[in-house]
Amino acid sequence: MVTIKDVAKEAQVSVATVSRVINNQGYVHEDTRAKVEKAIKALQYRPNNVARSLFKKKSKMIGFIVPDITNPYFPQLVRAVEDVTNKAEYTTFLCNSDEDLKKELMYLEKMQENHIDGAIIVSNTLELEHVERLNLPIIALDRFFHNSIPSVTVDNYNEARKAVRFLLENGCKKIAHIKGPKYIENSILRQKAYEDEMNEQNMPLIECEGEYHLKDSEKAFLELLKQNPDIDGVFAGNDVMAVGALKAARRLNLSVPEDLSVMGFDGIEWTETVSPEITTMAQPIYEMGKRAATMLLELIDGKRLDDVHVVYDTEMVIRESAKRR
Amino acid sequence: MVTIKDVAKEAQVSVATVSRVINNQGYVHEDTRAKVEKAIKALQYRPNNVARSLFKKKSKMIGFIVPDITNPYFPQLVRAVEDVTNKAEYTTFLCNSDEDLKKELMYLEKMQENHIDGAIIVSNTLELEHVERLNLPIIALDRFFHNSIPSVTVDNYNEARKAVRFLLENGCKKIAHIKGPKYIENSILRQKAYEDEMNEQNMPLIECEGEYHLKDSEKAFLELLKQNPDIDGVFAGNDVMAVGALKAARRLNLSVPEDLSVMGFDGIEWTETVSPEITTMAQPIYEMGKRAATMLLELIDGKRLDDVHVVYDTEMVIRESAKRR
DNA sequence: CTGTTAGCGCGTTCAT
DNA sequence: ATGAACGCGCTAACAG
Repeated sequence: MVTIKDVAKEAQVSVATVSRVINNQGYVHEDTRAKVEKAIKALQYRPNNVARSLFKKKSKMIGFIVPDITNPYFPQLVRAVEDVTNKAEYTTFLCNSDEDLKKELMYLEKMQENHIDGAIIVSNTLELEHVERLNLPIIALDRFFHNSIPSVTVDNYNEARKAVRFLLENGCKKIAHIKGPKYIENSILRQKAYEDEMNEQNMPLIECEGEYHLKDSEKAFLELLKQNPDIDGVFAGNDVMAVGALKAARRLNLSVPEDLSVMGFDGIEWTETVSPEITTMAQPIYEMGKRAATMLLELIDGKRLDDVHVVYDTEMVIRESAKRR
Repeated sequence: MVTIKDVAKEAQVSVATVSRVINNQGYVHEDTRAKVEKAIKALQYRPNNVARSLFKKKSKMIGFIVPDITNPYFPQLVRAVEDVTNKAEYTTFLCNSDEDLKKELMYLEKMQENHIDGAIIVSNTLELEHVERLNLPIIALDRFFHNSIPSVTVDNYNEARKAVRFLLENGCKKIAHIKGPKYIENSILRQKAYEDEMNEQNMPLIECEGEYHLKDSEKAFLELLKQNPDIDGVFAGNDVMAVGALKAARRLNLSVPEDLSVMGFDGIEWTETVSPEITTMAQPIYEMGKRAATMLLELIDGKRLDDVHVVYDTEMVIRESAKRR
C-alpha cells in the first residue's frame, strides 16, 4: 500500500506538504504542488480514508436502514439517497432490518463502530433512546418517528381519505379496505382514514388483512369477496396489496373497474405493469428520498433545518382500475 | 466518545488488557475479565472500528456494485449478499453504477479509500486492469467478467435456447425476439441463442430492441407486431421486457397465449403480478447472491475456491403466457 | 511557503 | 497474567 510518506519521499517534500496538496488547503508553491501531483500520479496514490476518519472523526459515510429492499417501494428511496449523498462524496451503507428490532439495533451498533456521520431510518420499532444515544444526525423517512427526529413523510391520513372519497364519488356503494400490518404507523393511518370517511357517510366497514404483501392480500381479499359479493370498490393500503386485489378479482372473473374499482397507495411501478393499470395515490418517492438525504447532509454540516417535519402530498394518478364516471 | 483508555481507567487495568478482553485472545484472569466487562457495560463502550481497521488493514466492509437497484432483479441479489455477509459481521456498501464506467471507477476508488475487504461487481464496462489494481478479492455476479475473476452466473446461452425451443415445440410458427442492450454480455448471449435456434430450424429472425426496459420494449414490440401481424410467439431477453410485450399485445387486443405466446427470462416477481402470468426461465437469484457472497468471504479468509466460475441452470416456470399444447 | 511533531483509538510485540 | 510503548496513515498546530 502506498502511503502519504511514499509520496513525500518521491516528491522530496514532507508529508505535511503532501497533505496540503491533497486537501487543497494552506499555502503551497506551484512548483512543489506540481512535484507532489506528479508523485501522486506516478505512485497511483489514494488517500486512506480510514486514517483520515480516525483523525477527523468524520467518515464520509452515512447509514440507511430500510425494512426490506425487495419491497419495490424502497429501491427508489435508496436510489435517491445515494444520488444525493454521492454528489457530496459520501458513501452509503445499506441495511435491511426486516422490521426486526434486534437487527436494527445491531445495525446501529455497526454504524456507530464505523463512525458514520449520520443515518436515515425507516422504522417503527426502534425507540427514541436507541437513536438518541448515537448522538448523530438522524432523519426518519417514510414513517414519522418522534417529534425530536426530523422526518420526511406523506400525509397518509388525508391522502388516504381522498382515495376513499374518490371511490365514493364515483358511485361505489360497498367499499372494502385491505389493511397493512398493525404495527406500521402508515398502515394504521390509512386504515383510520378509510374508517373515518366511511363512518361519515354511514357506510359499513369491510376489512381484511393484507400485511403489505401480494399473496396475503390476494388470499384475504378473495375470501372477503366471496363473503361479500356486492363489494364494488376496494381501497388497498398499498399498491402491492392492490395488485393482490386485482388478482383476486380475476380469479372470480370480476371485471375491473366495471364490477370492482381498485384503488392503491404509493405509486410504485407495479401499478403500471398490470392490466388494468391501477389508480393510486402516488407518493413522490424519489423526491422524498432526495429531500431526506439533503436534510441529513445539512445536519451533518451543522446547519439548521428550515422544516423539521416535511410532509408531502400524494398525486392521485387516475388510471383504469378506478376512474371517473 | 468513550475509548479503550476510558475503559482501562474505569477498570483499573491497562489498555492492553482491555484489548485482550474485547478480542477474546491471550491470557486474562477471570477476575480482571469481569472487571473489564463491567467497565465496558458501565461506560457503554463500543470499539472503534475505524481505528481497528487502520491497524488491522481489515475493515469488515465489502462493496457491491450494481447497475441499478430499481431494476427488480437486483434487490434480491442485494438481499442475499447482505444476509450472508452480515452473519459474518460484515457490512455492505451499496453502489449504483448506471452501467456508467465513470461512476464505477469512482466507486472503486471510494472503496479503496475506505479499505474494503472485497467486492462483488455486476458490470460489463469495467476492465480487468481497473479491478486488478485494487488488489482485492473480487467476485463477478450475474455477468461473466474475465477468466481471472471468479464469477457466479447462469448459463444464458443454453437456457435461452431452451426457452426458444419451448416455443417451437408448442407450435409457434413465427417467433420474435426482444433484445436487451448491445453492451451487456447476458443480453448478447440470449440473442445469439435465439438466432442459433431459429437458424437451425430455418426460421426467419424477427427482432426489436427493448433495452431491458418496460416502455422501450412495449413500444418497440408494438411496432414489430403491427408490421408482422403473424407473429405468434415472442422470447423476451428479460422479464421486464416480457411484461412490455404483454402490454403491447393487449393494446392490439391479442390474447395471450391464444394469439401470442410470451416467454421471459429471469424469474422476477413481476411475472406473477401480471395477467396472464408469464412463463419464464427463472434464475435462482437469491441463491446466486448467496453463493457469490460466500465465495467472496472465502477469498477474504484466504481460502481457495472450489469452483472459480459457478454457472447455474435456470428453472423453466411454465405459467399462462406460454404453455404446453 | 515548508517541515517537525503530536496525537486520533486500537492491537501487538516485548518485557516483567 | 499484565503493562509500556510503538506504529497503522493521516491532519493540524506550531516553528521556522
